[in-house]
Amino acid sequence: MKATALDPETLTPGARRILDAASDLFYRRGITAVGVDAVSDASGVTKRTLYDRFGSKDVLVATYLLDRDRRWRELFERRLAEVGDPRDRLLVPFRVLGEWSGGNSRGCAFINALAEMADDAHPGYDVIIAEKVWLRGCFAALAHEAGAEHPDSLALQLVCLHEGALAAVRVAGAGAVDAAEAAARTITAAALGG
Amino acid sequence: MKATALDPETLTPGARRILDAASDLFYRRGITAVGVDAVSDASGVTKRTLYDRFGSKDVLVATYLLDRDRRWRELFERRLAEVGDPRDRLLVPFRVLGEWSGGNSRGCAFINALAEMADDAHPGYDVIIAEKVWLRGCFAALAHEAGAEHPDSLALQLVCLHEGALAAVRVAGAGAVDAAEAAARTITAAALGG
DNA sequence: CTCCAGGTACACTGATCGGTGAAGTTGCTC
DNA sequence: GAGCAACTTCACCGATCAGTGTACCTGGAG
Repeated sequence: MKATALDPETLTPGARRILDAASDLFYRRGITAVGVDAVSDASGVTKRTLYDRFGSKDVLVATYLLDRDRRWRELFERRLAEVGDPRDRLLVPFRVLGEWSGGNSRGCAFINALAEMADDAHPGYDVIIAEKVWLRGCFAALAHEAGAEHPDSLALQLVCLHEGALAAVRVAGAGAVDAAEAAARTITAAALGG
Repeated sequence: MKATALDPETLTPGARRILDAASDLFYRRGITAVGVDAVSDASGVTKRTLYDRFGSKDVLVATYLLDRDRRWRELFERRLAEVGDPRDRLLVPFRVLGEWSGGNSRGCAFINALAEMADDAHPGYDVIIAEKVWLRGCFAALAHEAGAEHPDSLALQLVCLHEGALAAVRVAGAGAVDAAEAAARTITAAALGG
């Protein structure tokens, strides 16, 4: 029975504090660069408790990714519910992007984590793939709603823009998100006509 | 005097072998995850020589990034020289992308490296920033050549697509590069008219 | 009163980390 | 033949790595 991520919603109080500290450290300093001692120190919870709850650093990492995924999706669903126009709904992910990473972003946590994984045996790997598959499917569904002729094709183009905006903010500032949204507007207009 | 990257073109034979082995390992397995012992083992060159030539792991990392930057630019300049039409020249980076990472890519080496750096004091940081600034300026110059009204704006949009394509190939396959190129064609057409 | 889950305190393991010191070998050049 | 640059061999350093063992404390539920 291989190890998988814990359910972020049924965590013990101590485990929560560990996960919150780990989220901050892993994202800001990198996963491999942050040791379990640093996490336990920052959280104020013993390393023994960390291992009693999570079992291994890899599981803690996977849970960190799953928790972040959940939080992102929740924000996205909330913002999506506020928008009615099918064309504007296609652009919601880009608006959420600006809100999520207010200028001082360190890029996509999932892409960053993937960069540090040597192989797909890491319990966090499946979480990352699932997130990306979900996003792509999400764009495809919105493109279909909006009446696109080739929803999958448009979705993949928007995925590229989305990932690129997240990567580019690090080096080009918050303007990258606006540029990506403008580009998204252009290609959706071209795909949908008018 | 702070440490900086070595000139990849004036390396000792042993240093070259070290750098080649390090390039492969750093890109495939992540920088922090790969120790200097693994590099020296894979290169067949002693760890002592590694330190005699590079001085530190950080400098080796910076040189790895600089070398990769040089190789990418060289390929790009060569391909760019083969294309005459100003609009097609704007798309050359995307074609090179497909050629550079033939399907089995692990994303942008610079973005990946940036994800592992805790702060900007790392000698590789400046190399990464320089590469991204160069790419953006490159797109801006090509956009200007093509007669764009707002070359900087178009360039930033293309940068987003470019970075996004590189990130998306990992999870969406080689089709991501084609999608990004198609999107790039659309937004350049929109920016330049008809 | 007892049980038990959640947590603390702290010492400890073997492995690996980045990096060094010292002596020796090879081959080219002045 | 002296000098030197490139490189090897190997032992070694303190620090940190992920992970464990054991004993103890606390509060709520049966």
